[in-house]
Amino acid sequence: MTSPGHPKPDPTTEPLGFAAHDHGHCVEAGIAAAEERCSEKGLQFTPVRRKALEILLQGHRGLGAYEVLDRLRDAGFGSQPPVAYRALDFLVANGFAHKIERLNAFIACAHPGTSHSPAFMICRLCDSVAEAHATPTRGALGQAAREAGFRIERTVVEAEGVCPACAEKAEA
Amino acid sequence: MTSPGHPKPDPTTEPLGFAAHDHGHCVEAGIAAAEERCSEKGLQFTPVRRKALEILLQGHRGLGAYEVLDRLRDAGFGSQPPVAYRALDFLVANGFAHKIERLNAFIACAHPGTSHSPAFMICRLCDSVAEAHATPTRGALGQAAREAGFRIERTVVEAEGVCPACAEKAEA
DNA sequence: GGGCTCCATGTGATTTTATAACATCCATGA
DNA sequence: TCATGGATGTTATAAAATCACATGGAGCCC
Repeated sequence: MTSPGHPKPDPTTEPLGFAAHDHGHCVEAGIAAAEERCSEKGLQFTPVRRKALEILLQGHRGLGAYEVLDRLRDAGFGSQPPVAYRALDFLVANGFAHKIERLNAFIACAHPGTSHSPAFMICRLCDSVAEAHATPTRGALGQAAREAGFRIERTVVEAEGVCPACAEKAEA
Repeated sequence: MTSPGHPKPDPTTEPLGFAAHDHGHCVEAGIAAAEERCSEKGLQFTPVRRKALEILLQGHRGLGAYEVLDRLRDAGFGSQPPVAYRALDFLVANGFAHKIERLNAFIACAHPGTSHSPAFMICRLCDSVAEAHATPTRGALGQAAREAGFRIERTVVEAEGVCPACAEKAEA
């Protein structure tokens, strides 16, 4: 439920992450979306994988593989790195999560179900992360790729800077 | 010297890396540019730093810090990781090299002397890397940042795919 | 020159991130 | 029944990055 008085943002463009929102809802919604998509595509949404996604959705920021591993162990799963990496690989491969290269961290996808090129805004002060859409084939990179004859398959687009909340604190 | 018969590309837009070019020249030019810039800005272009840049310029692809370290050791410098990381940090901080997050690798800057946001095209088949210019404030990311009130300080833009040479080989 | 500071370098040790290699378990189906 | 493939678990190791501390030289002030 969106609290009254807030304009309802367009969920396909709003960069989740810097705005207050119903967190319990986004966990549920994320899990539900993954569940549906897995059954559609014949993928096994197993307990470790589900738990890993839940952990990412709860965290709502970039989580290191070893942080995820700790929480998986707490939940009774295996305690060795491959446990976390395999679950995360599955989530990333199927679009339920993304890896943030700049942070060596993982984050739940904010727009699950839609095929997209993610772009991230990373606050260097509070470590919050917002996901937006990139349009790799447009813009300077796309043009350079066309001119060079380079076929783009995947893009990493990450902006580091200061989020609105931290900027406000800083200037106070 | 550009060999005759080649059209002279515009050095500010041409994505170096996928085209044949005078390699000896680009090493010399890179070193010379760094030298000049360092003396302008009062930076110490020390032997390790120079050698590290030379190694990157020679490699002309993403080189891991430990590859650079090996070659620094061969050249008579220290053999512990900080030796390489410190030299690379210096080069990156001053715009003589970039880090490619996706590869955990470093590459000499193809457009030294000009302040810019680099964008990379990374061939997943032959590991070659070309550098182009990104225009982070334009495009979808810039728009999302403005809407969210996010202040961008630095961007990571990396495209993974297939370079022209490998695409040609593959379809043969 | 003596002493001071700053910066760069060197080294040993450790932390963080990621993968390799192999065993076990279980659902599916010939 | 018993192969098969996918998922999970464990041990071990590799790869990437940083910490902490010692040394050494260039410049400067006295």
